[in-house]
Amino acid sequence: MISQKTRYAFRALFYIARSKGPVSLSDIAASENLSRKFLELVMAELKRHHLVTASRGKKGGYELARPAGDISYAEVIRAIDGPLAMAPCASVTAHRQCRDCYDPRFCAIRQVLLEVRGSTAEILERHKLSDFLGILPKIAV
Amino acid sequence: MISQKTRYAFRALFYIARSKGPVSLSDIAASENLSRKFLELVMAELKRHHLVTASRGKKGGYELARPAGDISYAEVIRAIDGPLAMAPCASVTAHRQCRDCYDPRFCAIRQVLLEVRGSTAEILERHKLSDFLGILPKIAV
DNA sequence: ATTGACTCTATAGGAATAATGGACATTATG
DNA sequence: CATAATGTCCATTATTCCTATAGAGTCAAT
Repeated sequence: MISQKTRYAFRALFYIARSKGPVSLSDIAASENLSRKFLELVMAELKRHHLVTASRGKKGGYELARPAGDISYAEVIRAIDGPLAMAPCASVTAHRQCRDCYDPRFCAIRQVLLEVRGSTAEILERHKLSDFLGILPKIAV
Repeated sequence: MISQKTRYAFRALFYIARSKGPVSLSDIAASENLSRKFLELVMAELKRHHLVTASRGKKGGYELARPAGDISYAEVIRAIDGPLAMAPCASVTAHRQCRDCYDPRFCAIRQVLLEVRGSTAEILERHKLSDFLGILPKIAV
């Protein structure tokens, strides 16, 4: 399951995508009914992963670092929740051995989870933030 | 990520599948190097979901409720970790609305997560416990 | 009756998630 | 320069979930 934080991230990103110019934290929080302080942490992560840029001071706020059509669902989920795979050993972007792993070559789940990871990544990388912007009358999450 | 509990479940199930006749908790725990008491909880769940049957008393133990070729990876994961979907609203076996959902029809992630859920389920349902039994020299997880 | 097994209920510790609070830094503007 | 509106940083709390353990109870074979 994706975390509440990731949900916040999507809401914020869709809101920014629909807006023009820098959007302030307070603005996003108020419009999407999110905790301003919690959203702050989310935005920090999104910034750290170069999905948004921030500007300070009056008239400051957040903007998408790239066009909405160039930001995939996978990037958003990875930025907040981490790897898409169902096991460390099945992750491509953050591969590491599972604890207590006897030998990856004899693992009866790794191969299957790799297959799952592959199809999941393909789908989430194919879909972009812009996918529903023009279609849905109002974007929610 | 799948939980440690699910990992235990797979190890136990593979061990039972390779054995003959009822296999005791202590036997599984000792052979697979698992906490006996924790494994107990895992086996209870597997029993509740009809993946194994248990018999009491001397000579008692656990057996697969069905042939290993009839038990899918999806069933095991669902039994312990719950739905495969990345959001409650994208689950087929345990569908429910996400908290704070404005309107599922306007949700910009539900459709994508449904797609992911579909491909994940297809893969995990296609693979059975027996898949690697004859292939790998030793089954680990 | 004894032994070896599963079963049930309770609980504790720790990690991750969710959320909050306050002080600080930066920028536009009058 | 003063002010107000903004993001940034650090610390802390609350809650939930995961992992693990403990002990008393039940059942069946011998």
